Amino acid sequence: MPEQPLRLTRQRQAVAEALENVPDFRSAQEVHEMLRSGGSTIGLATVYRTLQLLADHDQVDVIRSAEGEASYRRCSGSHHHHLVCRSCGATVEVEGPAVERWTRATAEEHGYADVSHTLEIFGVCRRCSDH
Amino acid sequence: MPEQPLRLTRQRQAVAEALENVPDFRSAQEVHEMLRSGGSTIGLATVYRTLQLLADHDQVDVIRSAEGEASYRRCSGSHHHHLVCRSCGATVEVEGPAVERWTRATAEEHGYADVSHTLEIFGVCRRCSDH
DNA sequence: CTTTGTGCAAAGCCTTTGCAATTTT
DNA sequence: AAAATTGCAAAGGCTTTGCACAAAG
Repeated sequence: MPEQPLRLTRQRQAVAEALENVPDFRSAQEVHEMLRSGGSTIGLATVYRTLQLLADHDQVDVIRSAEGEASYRRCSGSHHHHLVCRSCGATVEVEGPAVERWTRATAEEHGYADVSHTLEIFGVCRRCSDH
Repeated sequence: MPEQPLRLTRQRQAVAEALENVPDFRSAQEVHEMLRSGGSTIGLATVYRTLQLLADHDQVDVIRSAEGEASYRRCSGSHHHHLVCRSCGATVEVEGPAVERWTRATAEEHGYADVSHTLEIFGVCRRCSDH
């Protein structure tokens, strides 16, 4: 089945661009606020719909905070994980071939197929440790 | 400061017991339903409050589904991760000293202190693969 | 011109909270 | 009796949806 055409709209460009301009995770509501502050008249629902769309197409990473709020971040394309500062939110992308191998092997050992995984690392970054 | 006394009530016992009797994750609403089915008259709010309490005391593990719903599971105490079947939810606890070491090392390399992490592995279990 | 996308407001869900009644200690 | 806990219903917060209008191809 051919996938339906995706129209390039002002709003979609704006959302994608907003994420391009920040290094860390932003919630839908934050993205909305960023855009409105910048003069856009984009609706909150559109932001939600666009972010979801971007996530479906692997254009952004998604994480869920412990409070249940989803946050989005532009991603480099390759598979990686995030090291997030608990205090200020500063994020570093990290890769770990060893972890990839280990998760796959462990899953298959237990008879699980079609393996995927999520891994987030939390800590306090140097700047925040130093007060 | 001495921590305030926790009273052992019928409801709290019921919630803890409910989780003892299942091997995988259950949401607050599911636990509530389980208990009501069993004849309990426990309120939904109490289930939420108790589950939160158990989580605060590290008596249960918590995960957030991609949809944002929190689920709870009795935990063995030692640090471990979960291998979850995407199809039926069957869960296996797995341990991986290598991963523990890797996450800590990676975080510290980047100057992050007080490191913790979350790792969930997803796949399709044998039973589900075999239709 | 047809199809897809947008905005708004309403509706949905999961979760939390206020408060009077109840249960523990 | 004092203090903690419960139940219910109301309120909250994030996210999704219905629908008429606007925009894209």
